[in-house]
Amino acid sequence: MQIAKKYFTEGLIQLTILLSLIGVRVDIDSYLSGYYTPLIDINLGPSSAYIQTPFHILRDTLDGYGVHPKCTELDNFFASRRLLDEVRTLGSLRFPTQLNAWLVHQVSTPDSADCGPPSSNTSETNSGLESPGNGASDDCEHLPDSGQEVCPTTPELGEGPCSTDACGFLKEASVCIENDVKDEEEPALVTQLAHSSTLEQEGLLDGITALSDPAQHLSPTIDIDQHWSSLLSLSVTDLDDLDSFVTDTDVSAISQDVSLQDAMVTNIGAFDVTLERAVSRPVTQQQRTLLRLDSLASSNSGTSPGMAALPFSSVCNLPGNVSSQTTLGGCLDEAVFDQINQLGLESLDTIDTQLMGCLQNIDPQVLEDLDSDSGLSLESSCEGPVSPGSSEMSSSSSSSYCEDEYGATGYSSEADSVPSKGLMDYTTTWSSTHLSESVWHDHSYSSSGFVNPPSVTLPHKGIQEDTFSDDSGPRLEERELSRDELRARAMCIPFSVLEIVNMPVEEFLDVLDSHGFSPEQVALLRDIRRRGKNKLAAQNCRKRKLDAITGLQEEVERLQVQRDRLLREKQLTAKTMGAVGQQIQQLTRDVLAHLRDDSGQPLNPERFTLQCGANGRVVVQPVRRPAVSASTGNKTDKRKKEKKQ
DNA sequence: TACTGATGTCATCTA
DNA sequence: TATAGATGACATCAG
Repeated sequence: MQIAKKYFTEGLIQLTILLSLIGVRVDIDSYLSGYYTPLIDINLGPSSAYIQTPFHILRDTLDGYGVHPKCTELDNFFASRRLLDEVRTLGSLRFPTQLNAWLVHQVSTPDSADCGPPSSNTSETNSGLESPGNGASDDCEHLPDSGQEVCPTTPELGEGPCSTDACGFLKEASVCIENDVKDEEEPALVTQLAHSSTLEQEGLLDGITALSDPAQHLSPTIDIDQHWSSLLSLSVTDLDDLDSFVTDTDVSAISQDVSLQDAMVTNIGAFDVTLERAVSRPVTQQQRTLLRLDSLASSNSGTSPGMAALPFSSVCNLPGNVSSQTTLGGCLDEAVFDQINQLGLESLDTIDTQLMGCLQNIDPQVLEDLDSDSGLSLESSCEGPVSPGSSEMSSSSSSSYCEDEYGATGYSSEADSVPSKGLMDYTTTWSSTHLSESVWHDHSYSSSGFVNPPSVTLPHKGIQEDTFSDDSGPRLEERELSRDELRARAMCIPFSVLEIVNMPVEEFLDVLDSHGFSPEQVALLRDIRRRGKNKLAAQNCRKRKLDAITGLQEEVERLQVQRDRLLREKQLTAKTMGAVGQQIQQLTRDVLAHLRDDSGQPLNPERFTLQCGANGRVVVQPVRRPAVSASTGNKTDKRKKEKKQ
């Protein structure tokens, strides 16, 4: 609706222009005045923040009312105002003058435009050189807001003009009064245009106009529209410069905010920059793993730029990276990124075989340490050879699991498509698939064990230390097996704890139904599954709790810093307020010292004070005595007594 | 030997 | 109703 009104207004104005060209005078002020809500309701006087602009002066003029300086419709208003002024100019005698002024400005504008993006200061200087009166008119227009606050000669104060407040605005007020007096001699339309120009200048170039030059206050006779158009053109160029500046700044900021993983996928150049910064930083022990990742990825990207977008599994065994990848951490780090790449960039059946081979060469003990963050993930290793208590099926399933998972043959697609058709096939299908999906691809905190494997401390539980170490004897293995593992062995359950926990519920129920387990075995399988899932959940929960605590601690520190800063600002403000208060008192004493009472005696500052009213009028008032409050207190006491009675 | 941190387990609630 | 996840509470163990 608003847009429709806008277009209707524009169309109406254009029609008015056409009518004016053929000699028909059309007044659309009534329409505009009805379209834009008057400012009277929000004009709260000199004390209002809205009064910082001279809109209130225009309120009583022909078309000055209607728009608040902070109103979002201001642009529409000015667009309409410009068109309206043109319409008026068509039918007024000022048309040639205004046209000449515009042409003068048109000559000066290309100069500034040719010099590249002109700064606002330069533009202001040019305009001032062309017509010194422009700046004067600008300031003159700026000052009337103070001018309204200036009261005429106060009877109590005797002679001379005074400003609304007793402190140092007297000079500006006096200048403004002079300008106002001169402005009264100008045609009313010029005054309106001057105010209109002021409004737009304040909106566009607030703070640019220099107020310090007193000479500029004394030339109110120039054409304000000329200056307005100059400022408008300058503002456009300034805005262009600002846009270009902001664009450049944003680009640089974005390039700096590229995260590591985003850069790996999207931008090689930015990735290198990120890596360089990461490497250049002083690192802590916990960051070394990431730094190793960074160096690895950096070398990869440097060797083959296209590799940055490839899964890390395929980058793992590049010849140039042997030194870093032969270590366990390198392979494990690659496994992490390979996991990430699989999640987002490739399907499960494209797991790189080189990474699998790399993982096969890992010492099982070390791999166990890697998984030691989670008890279940510990048991996810190739446990077949070290589970003597399990059945042959279990052993074969585990070994086949390792071979299938690390082998070069694809397995996931087959695993997804082939239903359970026997224990052997079952374990070789779902275990590999869901191990990678449920554990390796687990998005929960349990996967964090893969991120920092070298720094993981060995849990105290024996099962989590060296369950699958090759050098440990059968006695040690039995001793270090988990309770559930031992129970599963005792019950002849041909599944590992990890398999039981990580298999989907449908398959788990299928296993329970299709293998003819006894009720005790079924109960044990359910308990193992429940405990295993709850174990992971507990780990996640504790991790979240620690993260929450860490976050709260950081927030506390941040709030403490903010509190200190606010306290400092408060103290500084109190000092400033005290200084200003002392200045006001001193000025009050000075003013009162120059005033005389009826008997011709100076006013006693102890008995009189200066009060600034809401309308800007300064009056001398006697100092309120405590007796006044006492009287009011008596009144309240009387009222209380009356109420009691 | 008491304390502390890490971990596992159970009970309970919620989706 | 079954299941999974979250979480508090408790037990256990190692340092």
